[in-house]
Order: sequence, then C-alpha cells, then structure tokens
Amino acid sequence: MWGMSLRHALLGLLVEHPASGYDLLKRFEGSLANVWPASQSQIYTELTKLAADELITVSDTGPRGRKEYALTDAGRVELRHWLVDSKPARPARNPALLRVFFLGVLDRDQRVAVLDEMLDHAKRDQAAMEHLSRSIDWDDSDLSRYGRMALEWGLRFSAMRRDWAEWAADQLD
Amino acid sequence: MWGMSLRHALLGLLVEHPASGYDLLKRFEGSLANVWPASQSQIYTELTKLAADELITVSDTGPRGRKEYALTDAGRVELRHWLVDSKPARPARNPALLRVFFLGVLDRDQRVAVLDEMLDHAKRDQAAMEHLSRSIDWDDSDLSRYGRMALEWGLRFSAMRRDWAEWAADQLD
DNA sequence: GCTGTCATGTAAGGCGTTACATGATTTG
DNA sequence: CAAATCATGTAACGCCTTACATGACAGC
Repeated sequence: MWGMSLRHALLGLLVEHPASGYDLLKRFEGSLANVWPASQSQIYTELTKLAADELITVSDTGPRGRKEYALTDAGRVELRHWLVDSKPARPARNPALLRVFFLGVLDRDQRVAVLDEMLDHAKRDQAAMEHLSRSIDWDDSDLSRYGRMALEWGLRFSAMRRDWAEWAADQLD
Repeated sequence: MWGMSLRHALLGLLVEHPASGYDLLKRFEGSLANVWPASQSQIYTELTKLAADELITVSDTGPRGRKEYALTDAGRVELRHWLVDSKPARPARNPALLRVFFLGVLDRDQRVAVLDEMLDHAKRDQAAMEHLSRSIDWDDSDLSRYGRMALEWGLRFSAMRRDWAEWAADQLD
C-alpha cells in the first residue's frame, strides 16, 4: 500500500481541472520534475491503471486520440487519504553521499575533485531553482502557493549542500 | 551503466578487509542505512553477480556455509572508476515534498498536521543521528573519517528540514 | 535438547528506465 | 508538402521489496 506516489501526483494534478496524459507530462517536465520525475511511458501506463481502478475517468476526447481525464469522487477521497495518512518516507538513497563514504580509496587530488564537483552541483541546482522561481508566473492558486513552499525547500537544500561541500573541502587537511 | 550503486557500496566495504554477505548485511543495518539501504536478499544476489563478474572472489569459507568475499584487482579498478567518474545523481524523488505540493486539497488543520509531522520527523532524524554520532566508536580509519563527513551532511540536512518546517508552518494561516 | 544467531538462497510482483512504434494535426 | 508538435501505447530489462525456505552451529 505504501509508495505508489506517482498515482497520487497524478491525482493531485487533476484536482484543479481535467487534463490529458500529454498535458500531465508537461507538468512533470516543469517544477514537479524536481520533486517527482516521471517519464512519458510511466505516466500513460499509470493513467490507464488509475482509470481501471476508477479513480479517474475519461471526461472528454479530442483530436489525435487525445483523452482528457478527470478525477472521480473515489479519486479525490484517495488523494486526501494519502495526503493525511501517508507515513514518513524512509531514508532516501543518496548516491552522492555514498561516494563520500569511500573517499579514502582516492588520492588527495581526486578527493578534492569529488567535493568540488558536489559544490558545483549544488550551485548549479541553486541557480536553476532561482531561475525557476523567476520564470514561473505565480498566481494565487493553491498549487502556486504550495509550489513556492516546495521551491523554498529546494533553495534551502541547495544552500545547505553548498555550505557542507565548502566545509568538507576544508576538512581535507 | 549509471546507477548500480549497490555494487559499488559493496565493493567499497570490501576495500579494507574481506567479509561475508552476513557481515556486509550488518554494515548496511548500521550507518550505511542512512545513505544506501539494502535488504538481505538484495545483498546476497548482488554478491553472486559481483563474483560472476569477477570483481570479487570467494577468499575463504567457514562454518554454516559462510563465504568470505575479497575484492579482486578488477573490483578495485571498478570502484575507483565509479568514484571518480560517476556523474551527479539526478534529482531524488521526495515523497514528503510531493505532499506539500498538494496541501491545498486539505483544510487548515490538516495542513498544520502535515507540517507538524514533517517537523517531528526532522527532529527525530536529527536525534537519531546525534545518537549514532555518539554510539559509533570513531577510529582513525578512512571509513570513520569520511563516515563522519557523511554524518555531518545528515545533521545539517535535518537542521535544514527543521528550519524549513517551522518557516512553512508560519506561512500558513 | 532448545533457542537464538549465523548464514545463505530463491521467487513473485511492483516500479522505473530506455527504447521502440505509430500516427494525426498544425504551421510555415 | 515538410517539419514540428501533439498524442498515445507497448516491451524488455533492471532494481528493490517482501516473503518464503532451509539449515548449521553455539550456548545454556
């Protein structure tokens, strides 16, 4: 029962208005990509399953086989349920930190290079998020409001990684 | 080619001395669990594959079918290669933040509850890591040294999440 | 002798990635 | 009419989780 967050991301995006798989795909390429990346094939597959489970329905069809999906009442219930009851996520895998663990295998120059790369990465992410912050036109919808909150999380996270990488590089005697 | 970090975690742990699947499992239940959780079945399966690929070999056998694995030269090369060349990990999925995105679906009390839960979670993680920090006997090995660096990352991360959750709760009303 | 720990292995099923495959419609 | 975009769907393969399954050895 736990996990399956793609389902809930899709349900969440359908709260405001119906959308096609293609529309939803675009949303996942935007700000959502930072929080929950999803591929085209995954989205279409999951939409089919959601429809089979009657959490969404095809509300309209358009040119080129376009199918617009709308949330059902059951879908809305499921989304609320997940929002309220989903238990804390277990520790995420962190490939970057895993590398840090084994830094002792490398020589000094290589260690410095690894930490530099992490620093750069953090800086680039921060820049990207600041750009995102400026490029999105924030209206006063709920998604804007809470999307901004999520973005602030990302900004603080990047800042933390930046600070840590600087501190860590300092620690290398 | 990218991904497959469990392999490299296992190779990394075998750098210092040979170990059995069971030994390695214990390591994954300890500090490594915060960075790269792995289950028993996964570890045994991956060790078999690593042996088939000749990155490790069975260096000794013991009672109860115990098999001790040691790193081969090829394994050491592969580990170094991964450490130096593995490209930045793409954005991790973040179920907690995904919930934040859709907070608008809930009513005020429920929103507060979600953010409170995130705050608690961050506090608990921080306490757990501080406990870990005290309970591990840090020697002057590489793994201790860089393990401490990774732990510092975790502490800063928890602190950031704590601060963010407090800020976000403030934003609500 | 019983219990706990040591010790390894396999199978089913879900989720994710990449790649393949196809075709309609709009726009210049 | 050519190219870009819109639009959906399927298949193969890998990783991870959960559960099942088995048995040897040590200490009491």
